[in-house]
Amino acid sequence: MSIDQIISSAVAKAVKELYNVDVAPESVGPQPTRKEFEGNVTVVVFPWVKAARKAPEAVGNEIGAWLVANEPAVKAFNVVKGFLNIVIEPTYWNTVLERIVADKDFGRRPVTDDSKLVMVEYSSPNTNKPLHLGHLRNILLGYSLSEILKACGNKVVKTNIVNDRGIHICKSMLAWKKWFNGATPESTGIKGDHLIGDCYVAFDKHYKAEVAELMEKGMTKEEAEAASPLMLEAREMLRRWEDKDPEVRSLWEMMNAWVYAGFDETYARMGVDFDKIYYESETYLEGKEKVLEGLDKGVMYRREDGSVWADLTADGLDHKLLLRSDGTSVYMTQDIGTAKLRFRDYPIDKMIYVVGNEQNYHFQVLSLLLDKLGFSWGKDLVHFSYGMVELPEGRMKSREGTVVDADDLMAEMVDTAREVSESLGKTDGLTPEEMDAIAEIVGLGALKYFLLKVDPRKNMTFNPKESIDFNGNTGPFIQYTYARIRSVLRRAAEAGTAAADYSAVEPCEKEIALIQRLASYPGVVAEAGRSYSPALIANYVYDLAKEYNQFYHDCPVLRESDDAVRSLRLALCDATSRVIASGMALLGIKVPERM
RNA sequence: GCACCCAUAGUUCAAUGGAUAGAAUUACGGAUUCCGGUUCCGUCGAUUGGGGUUCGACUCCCCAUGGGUGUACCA
Repeated sequence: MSIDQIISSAVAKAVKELYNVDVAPESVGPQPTRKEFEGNVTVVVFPWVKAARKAPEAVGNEIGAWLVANEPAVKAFNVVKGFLNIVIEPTYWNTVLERIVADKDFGRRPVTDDSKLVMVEYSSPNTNKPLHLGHLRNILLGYSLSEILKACGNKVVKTNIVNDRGIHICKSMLAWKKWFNGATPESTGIKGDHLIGDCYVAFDKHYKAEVAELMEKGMTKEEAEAASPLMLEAREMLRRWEDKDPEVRSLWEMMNAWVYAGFDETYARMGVDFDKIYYESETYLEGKEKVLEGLDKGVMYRREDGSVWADLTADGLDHKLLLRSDGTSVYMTQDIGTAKLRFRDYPIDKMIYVVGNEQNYHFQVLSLLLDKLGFSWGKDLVHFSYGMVELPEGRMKSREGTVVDADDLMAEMVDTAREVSESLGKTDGLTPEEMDAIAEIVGLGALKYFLLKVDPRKNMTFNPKESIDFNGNTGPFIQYTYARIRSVLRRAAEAGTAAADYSAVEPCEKEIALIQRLASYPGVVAEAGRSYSPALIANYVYDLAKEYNQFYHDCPVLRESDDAVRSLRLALCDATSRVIASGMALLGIKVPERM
């Protein structure tokens, strides 16, 4: 039992005995005492003053006295207004620390047979251009969320839905045929997804030129866009694709394969993966079927022009198109089909979609439609909605060419990390390979930490320079703290100092603060899982690193001559390094032994 | 027009309805010169405005202002 649990159930018992009020221990909600007051744990007594018919101070004093008399872990207390500050018996913290050190999976709940199965969808790229900064936030959030949910005892299936069909792919294919002279990733040395992206840009350039030309001849913009021969050709290609034209299909397969090879490289460098990948080319027909089924059931209706719609006005939304008048499916139809396949493949208890907040409406509608179509889980699907990433210079705009490419950005971060560590001169004794590995860990750690430390819902500004600062709330700061701890532990091991029993040592203020911080880790993981928030983990790890630095500044470890005290401190170093590594792993961030 | 989201120090971010709203960064001052430099301490500085609920509101409700996103044949 953790200290919080002990206090909670003891207070609940005290309230029952003193005032005959039933209190659920979970509702006691102990919190760490603010540092300006004496004590370790604080309980707010306001909720019981009415039942007790006494002043808050009196209630605090009575409960405090009861705790000192009946709960051995409680040494003393004081009351300020309605706040009961509890002092824990100092040596009691040692047993807390011992338990943390002994628990190899500290903070993680085991997966059991009756664990819930959660499917997390993230990344979900189009196959016509490479991944950019916005995708990075998506992918890192999805991966981290999956790791957190696993640590909370869930079975997790990480999934990706690849949008591999549609007019945008045809644009790239058409441009490749027209202007790229059979260029391949091998022949050009260009990464596959980037090559396809170049095709897409080329299409757009020529298309715009065409539209401008037609407008000069007197057409309106709309007319010109509809009359553009390039666009007509792309549409024709899409039609042939839908008809399974062998030539179009084989070109499509070849070019998509290039893109997938490119994406795989990017995912690998990011350190993320998927358990199951779905392709829209395989799911969109399923959705159509499901919609027609809904039509039979009367959940949808058909208009005169043949298009199929859902009337959501009763739910406060509009009418939603599900099949065009020509019978083809739209985005929503595909998502319905994908959902159907997923639930056929897995016994999913909960479905989480990691998708940007510009699609809030889409998922509101999807949830309703799935529910109407008879999917029991439709109503409580989770849209893990996140805000967009801006740069210090402003928003990314593809038209202005200010989109930050994911591969470029990762390479830059790693280069910067290498430069920083070289300029700091801590490169002696390391092979070039080791230095590369460290630069990779630090550069990507900086990027990931910066993107994950912010509340996902909010738009954020990514500042590359700030993110890699070795000071402040950054990944490298935490990694550095970790590396220093590991150095201390290595030196202790080299010196061969035997571990001594420290159970009788009275830990000092800084030591208690650190133990208390460590002990709160499992609660933070659980809360991060409940509220789907990697940011909670990030900020916790940062606070832990700072807490450790304060302890480390005040308390000598290797130079401490008392064996028991030194053992306590080494145990603190060990536990801290492990919790840092564990928390960072939940964020998908590695920690280096040296840097 | 309608719907949803956001608004906190100069800046970037925190704060399960709890105490005097925390950090980081910037600027200035100090400690340590040590187990790893990038450690530690201090000073300056903020809840967009107005109502309401509550013992207690950055947090919940209403109104206003400012910003973002979406809104029936793009994905």
